[in-house]
Amino acid sequence: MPELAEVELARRQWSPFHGNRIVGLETHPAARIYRDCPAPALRVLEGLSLQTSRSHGKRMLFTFAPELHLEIHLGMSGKLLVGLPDHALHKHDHLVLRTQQASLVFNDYRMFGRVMLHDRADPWADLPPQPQDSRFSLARVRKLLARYPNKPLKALLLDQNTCPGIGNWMADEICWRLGLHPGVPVSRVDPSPLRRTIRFVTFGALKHVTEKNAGASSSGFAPGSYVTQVPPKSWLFQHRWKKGGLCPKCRTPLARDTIATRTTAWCSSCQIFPST
DNA sequence: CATCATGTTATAAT
DNA sequence: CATTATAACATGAT
Repeated sequence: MPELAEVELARRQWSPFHGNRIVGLETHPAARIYRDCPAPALRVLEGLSLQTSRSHGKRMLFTFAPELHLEIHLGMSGKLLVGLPDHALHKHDHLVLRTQQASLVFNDYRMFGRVMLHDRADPWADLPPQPQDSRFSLARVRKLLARYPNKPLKALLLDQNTCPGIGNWMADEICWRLGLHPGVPVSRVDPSPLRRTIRFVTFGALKHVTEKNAGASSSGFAPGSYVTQVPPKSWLFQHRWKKGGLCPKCRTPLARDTIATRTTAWCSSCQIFPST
């Protein structure tokens, strides 16, 4: 499921438990989730308290000490859940952090997700700027376009070293708002509207997807349940997966094909393929 | 039974 | 070496 806003929403599932001590920890050691970090290593978290957390793109970082962090990536199907203290493990619950008040659960049936331990002060120091960061500047966007001139626009948007946090639905939304076919080589893309649209969709996703939940999660926690708010009907998001979906601007039936290895929806009327 | 899924990455080709 | 393309990963829903 997760792109940057859904990842941020997942992180907030656990944030009510900042300050809580980990009194027990259970893993499913054979899971592919542990390909970067053997499951027994996570035992160092036992007895420590979850202090803070943050997200960057599709990554989440949970800090237990100034130089000890747990990083989680949700992959395609990962979820963070909050269960009761005695929560019984479900089939694809691969990691459970027990606190006195709740069980913090990482569940992922496809196991494209992963966990990592970091023992440095800032393991994320070298990550590229997120679209919502002021360092995601026009100069930076220009540089990226010049560096990968033949990449299809959609492939550039999906590249996590370029646009961290953007995934399949956000990439389609951005191409649609730009009026550009997702397959256009980026050398033909104007950097200024590109940056503006990436940021519009990013801030919009964060607003629509996480805003409603912010109030709900501050009241405590409701095991296993939270409201996911979604962008309005005026966004392509609401139409792109529906069979017979129409462009919300011009009502043309949406086209669908695989571009940059992913299923892509676009409007053949609004989105052009400029020749230069 | 075949197809597809809001992701990443190792490997190949240029 | 740098850029770009593709197959593979694992499970469940339709």
